[in-house]
Amino acid sequence: MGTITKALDLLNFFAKQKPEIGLTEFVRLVNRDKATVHRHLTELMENGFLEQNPVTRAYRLGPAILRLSGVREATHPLRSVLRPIVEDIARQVGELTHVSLLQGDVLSPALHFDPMTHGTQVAFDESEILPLHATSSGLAVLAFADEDVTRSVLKRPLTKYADGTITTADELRSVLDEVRRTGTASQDRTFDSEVCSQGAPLFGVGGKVVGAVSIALPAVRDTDEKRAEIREALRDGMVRITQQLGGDLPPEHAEKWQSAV
Amino acid sequence: MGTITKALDLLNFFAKQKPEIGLTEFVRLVNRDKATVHRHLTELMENGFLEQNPVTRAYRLGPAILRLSGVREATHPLRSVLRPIVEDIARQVGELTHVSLLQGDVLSPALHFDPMTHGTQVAFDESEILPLHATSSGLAVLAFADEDVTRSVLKRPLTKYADGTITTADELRSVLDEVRRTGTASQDRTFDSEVCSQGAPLFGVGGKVVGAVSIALPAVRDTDEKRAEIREALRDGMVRITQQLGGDLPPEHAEKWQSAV
DNA sequence: TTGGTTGGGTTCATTATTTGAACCACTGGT
DNA sequence: ACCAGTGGTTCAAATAATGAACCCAACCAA
Repeated sequence: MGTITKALDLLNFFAKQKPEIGLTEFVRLVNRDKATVHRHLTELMENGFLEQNPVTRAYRLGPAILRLSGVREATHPLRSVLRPIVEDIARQVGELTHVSLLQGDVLSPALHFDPMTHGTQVAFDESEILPLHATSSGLAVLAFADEDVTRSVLKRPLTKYADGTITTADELRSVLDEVRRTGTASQDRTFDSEVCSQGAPLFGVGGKVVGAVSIALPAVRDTDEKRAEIREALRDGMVRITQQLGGDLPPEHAEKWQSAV
Repeated sequence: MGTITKALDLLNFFAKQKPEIGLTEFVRLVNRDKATVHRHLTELMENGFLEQNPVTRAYRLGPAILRLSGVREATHPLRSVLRPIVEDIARQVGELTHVSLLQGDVLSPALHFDPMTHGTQVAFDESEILPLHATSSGLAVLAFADEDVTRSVLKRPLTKYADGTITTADELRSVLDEVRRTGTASQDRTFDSEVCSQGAPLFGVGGKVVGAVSIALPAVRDTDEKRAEIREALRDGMVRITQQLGGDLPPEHAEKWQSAV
C-alpha cells in the first residue's frame, strides 16, 4: 500500500454519522502510527481535502472536494443525467432507489432518491461505502465484473453484516450464477437486518460493469408481488441508464434478459 | 513537497476546459518523471479519484469525488447555505457573484451564480483555481490573512495575467492597506483583460478569513455608480454570509465598516 | 516496408522519503 | 500533584519513492 493510498484511505472514514474525526480516533481506526497519521492529515489539509475544526481540532472534509465535484459534474454530468431516471423509478415502485459506482473492489454511492410514500423508510447513508458481497448492488456488479475483482473480494474474509450475509466463496459463486441468469440480484437482510433490496448492473462502453442501480425496502414490505414489480422496474432502469451512460449491455446476456422482460 | 501533495496536485489540473488529461500531457504539465506521474495516476485511480477513458486512456476525475462531496454537503452544508444569499446578491446587482474559499495560498471556487440579465457575461470557470494577488477575491482575503499567507504569496513571483495585474510587493502592500481601510477590494483587469470585479472577505470563527465573496462584470459596464452599488451589496453580503458561516467580523475593523455603510 | 514520432506503460538499482518509538505540551478530572 | 486523555513533534532507521532507460502499439509519411 503506497503512501498516497494510505492518505486517501483516511478520507473514506468520513460519513454522515461521522463528519469530524480527531487524530487519536483516526489512529485507532486505521491502526497506524500517530506520527504517520498526523503527517498524512496535515498534508491532506494543506491541499484542501481536509480542514480542521479550530476549536476541537478534529478534521473534516475540506473545500477542495467542492471544486473537484464541480468540475466532474460540469464535464461529466453523471448525477444530473441519472437524477430524472432514478426519481422516475423510485416514484414508479414507491421505494428508495439508488445508483452506486464500482470503485476498486467496493461500491461508492453516487445518487439516491426516496419517494417517501410510506410511513417507514430505509435509512440510506449516501456516504457509506458498500461492500460487494453483502449488497444487492454489489452482487449485481460482481456477477459481471472482471475475474480479478472477484478474486480481490475473496482474498479478504467475507464480513458478516447481518443474518443473511453470504460468507462462503461457494455460496457466493452460486448466487452470482443465478444473477447472471436473471440479470438482477436480490438480497434478503444481508447488509442490514431489516432491509431487503434488489439490484441490476449498469454497463459502460464495451459492456464493462461500471456500477449498479438498486431498490431497497423494509423487509416487512417485501412481498412476492412487490418483488416482481421491482425486478421489472430494475430491468427497465438498467437499460435506460446504461444507454444514457453511452454503454452497451453485454451481448451474451442482452437477448436473454430482453425476452425475460 | 511530499508524495501525497505531488499526487493530489495532479487533480488541480482538471478544469472545465480540460476534463481529460493523458499521461504525457501530465508529464509536461508538472515536469516530473513519467514513471512517477504514472504511478501517482494509477494510485489515484485505484482510490477512485480518477478514472480512465477506456478508449483514449486519458484520465478524468473519478466517482470517489462524488461521494465525498455528498458527505461534505450533508454534514457541512456550505453550498446550500450560500446559494440563496449568493443568488440574492447576484439578482440585486444583476451581475455574476461568486464565493471562493481560501485553500493554502490560493482560492478555490465554491459557488457562483449569474443572473444573466445582460447580453454579455463574464465567463466564470468554477473549476479554475484563483491566484490571491490577481483577483479581487484574492486581495480581499490577503488583506486579512495571516502574515505567513502573504509571505508564501510573495515567495513566488507575482504572475502577470493581464495589464492591471499587481506584480511588485510594494504595490501589493499599498493595495492591501486600502482594502483593510474600506473592507472591499476592487480590481480592474488584473486577471482577465476584459473583466473588472470587487470582492469582500468572509470570516470564520475567531475572525479568521476563510474566503471571499465577489462580483465580476465586463469592463465596459464598470461605471462609477455601478461600482458603488456593488460595494454596497458586497458589504451587505459579507456580513450575511459571515453570520451564516457562524463566523465573526474582526472587531478591529467591524465598526469602521459599519459606519461606512 | 521502413523509419520516425507520439502515445501509454514498465523495470530495477539508487536515493530520498516515509516511518515509528519516544518525547513534549496542554486540558480536564480527582 | 497526579493521572489519563487529547494533539502534536523529533530523529535515526528502514522502507518506499524515484528516474533513466527500456518496451510496445498505433499512427503517419516516404
